[in-house]
Amino acid sequence: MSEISRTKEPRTAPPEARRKQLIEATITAISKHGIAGTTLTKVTQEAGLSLGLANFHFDSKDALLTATLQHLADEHRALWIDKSRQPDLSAAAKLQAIVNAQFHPKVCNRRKLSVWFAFFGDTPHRSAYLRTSGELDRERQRVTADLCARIIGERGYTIVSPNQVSHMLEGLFDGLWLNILMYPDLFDRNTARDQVNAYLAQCLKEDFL
Amino acid sequence: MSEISRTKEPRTAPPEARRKQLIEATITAISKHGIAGTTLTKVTQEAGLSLGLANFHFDSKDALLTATLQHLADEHRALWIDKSRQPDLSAAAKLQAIVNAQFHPKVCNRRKLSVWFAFFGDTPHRSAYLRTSGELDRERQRVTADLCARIIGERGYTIVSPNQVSHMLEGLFDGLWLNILMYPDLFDRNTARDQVNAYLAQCLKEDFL
DNA sequence: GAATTGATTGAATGACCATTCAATGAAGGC
DNA sequence: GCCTTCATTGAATGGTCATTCAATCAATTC
Repeated sequence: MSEISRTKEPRTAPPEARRKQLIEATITAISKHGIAGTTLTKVTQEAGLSLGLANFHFDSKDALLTATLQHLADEHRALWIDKSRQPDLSAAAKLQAIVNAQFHPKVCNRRKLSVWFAFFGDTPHRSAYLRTSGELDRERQRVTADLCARIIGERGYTIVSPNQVSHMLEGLFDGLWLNILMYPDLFDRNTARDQVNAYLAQCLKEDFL
Repeated sequence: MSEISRTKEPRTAPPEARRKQLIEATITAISKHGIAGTTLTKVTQEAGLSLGLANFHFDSKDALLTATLQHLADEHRALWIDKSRQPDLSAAAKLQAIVNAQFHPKVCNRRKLSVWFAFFGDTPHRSAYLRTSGELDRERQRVTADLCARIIGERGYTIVSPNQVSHMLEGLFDGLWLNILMYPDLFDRNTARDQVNAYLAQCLKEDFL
């Protein structure tokens, strides 16, 4: 995070710090070279550490990749889970929090999106993703469906079912992420967020803008 | 395609047939093992051919992968481009054709979606994708935006701009693809298509269902 | 200030893989 | 039936990489 001093980095650090350092370097390496091009040599070079450290702090390369994924998943979930549990917030505000989390700069930037899609796109790692984070996606979908149901219920208004809206949201979240990653000149996170909100306003007749 | 005889496959075949055979095997291999796990040995085994043939018919492994991508892109584009150019079809019918192409079983199945996302997810191959197929995505978006503009123009109705709708469509297409790939128990191509149509009906006040 | 503990290093090992190529085999022209 | 042409084969080559491990080094304890 912050530099202790200009020239004298301590040569040794607690395992937790090294683990985090290696995970950050892994994110950078994957975003630059893809998973296949991410060698332990590149990761440790990126981190400014020696090759052996990767295998010292993680059982295997695969364990490092899984830890990296878990780190991203935790970071993402932390952005909305708290608000979704506050009983005094409206359903609309909670839904809003989920949308905002999805396009929060901490999560929605090309460096990190690269990593998400690296895991989505590689069949063996996709299995690992489903094992560690699949339930998280299902959880988010259940929560959004539930929130939509409450909003629709309040109004008694029903063009679309809550379940349909939640499916559309999941699709929009991932698809807009992908387009932000691939076509940053055409898609950016702010307009993406606004468009999702506009869609919700259309569906739920709430003021999301 | 079809089996000439039960036991006697001819030992030799024209290069074009072999190329196609290898491309099909590559699609299967990528869907099973990911790009990184797709070795020429696995591809040629899958095709029932010998290792050397891969390098005989393609300059390099990378050339084979690029040809595979090109094959998928051509196949996809062919599903909608003809209809989009028929002057006697309505704008709504053309938009419909694009949506149908996106969720056509020939394209939208987990075997092929695996390959698309393999290219999307791997940074070095993503660059290759953008070079070979990036213009195709932009083209589809231009066409949908144009069609939306014509539909909106006819009605003079304007909740959302044509450009916004086309961005939403691109997002929905990719995101629903990803969810069909990852959560086939929750997402299938028919309901995905219907939901996109319902969204268009909402936006454009046309009868898309 | 020795001794102990735990972090760090990078050369060595073994596995895997793309690519090459010399040899083999089939098919059709003559 | 011989010969040319072209597809096919798979062993050999060279390179890359994850992982191991014996040696080194820093910090902490006593």
